[in-house]
Amino acid sequence: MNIGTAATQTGLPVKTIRYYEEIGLVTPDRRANGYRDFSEACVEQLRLLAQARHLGFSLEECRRLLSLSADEGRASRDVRALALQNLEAVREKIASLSALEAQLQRLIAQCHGDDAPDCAILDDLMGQRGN
Amino acid sequence: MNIGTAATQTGLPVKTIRYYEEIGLVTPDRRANGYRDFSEACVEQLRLLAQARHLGFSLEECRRLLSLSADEGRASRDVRALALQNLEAVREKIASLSALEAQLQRLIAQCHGDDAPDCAILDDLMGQRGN
DNA sequence: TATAAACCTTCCAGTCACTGGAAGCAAAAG
DNA sequence: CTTTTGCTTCCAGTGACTGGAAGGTTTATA
Repeated sequence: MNIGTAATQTGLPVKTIRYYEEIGLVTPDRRANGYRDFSEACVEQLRLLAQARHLGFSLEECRRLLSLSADEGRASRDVRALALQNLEAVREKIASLSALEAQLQRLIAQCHGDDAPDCAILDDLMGQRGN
Repeated sequence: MNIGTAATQTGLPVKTIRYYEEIGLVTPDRRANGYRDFSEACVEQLRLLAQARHLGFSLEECRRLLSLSADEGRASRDVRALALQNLEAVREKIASLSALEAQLQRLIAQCHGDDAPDCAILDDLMGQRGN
């Protein structure tokens, strides 16, 4: 299977697939003409990559997922642990973004937003030390 | 004021301040010995940068904020609009992370997480086209 | 059969917002 | 006077791609 077909099969851009090969996440065969040749197994790996990236796993986490998926003797506990770790990270991001949201909302409420130059948002941004 | 002092005053790393100068966000004076010399006004700009970055504004948005803060004839409406745009982006991020959280949670619930190799998470990741 | 188009290859550079490190002056402290 | 700290520039790397140039291959069409 050519790279273009693998791309449509997985939803990944061609460039991204080449990049994944470059960093050793997949190793497709090569034809006589130099074209990459993707096996079904390879496409499955790409599908895992696409889906896991979509779920917010880093490429290093994806690498671990791939090696777990290749390991017939794996314990599903290990996969679960990886997913839990990821879930925790997602929750932390949500928490800090929610704090941000609240602060922005407060700032916006304080700014009357008219033609005049005095602005509570700018006042706040310049006021205190950032942290 | 030396760069180190400016750093402690604003909470920004020295490296980051140099970077901000490099991309033209601030333009501190120079002493005879080549050291940067930060004025109070410059430190205020750095404070705005630190705080706005902390609130998730991109450096390009920060650039607009800085030019608004320098413009005596600004309308607070414009600052407010920028902040609202940012708030919208934050909300979108929260929404997509929440969807992620739900999907991860579902996946994790389905995996029994023991010594056996069969794993609902891996099954799901390899199963369908990513999107 | 000629040619155009679509597809493949590699390599280089850019993105964003820094961050780390090396090599070399300048200033302050002991 | 020496050590330490602080400052300077420059180069390279991060993560995860993305765009583009220059060129070879295959396929479709006139």
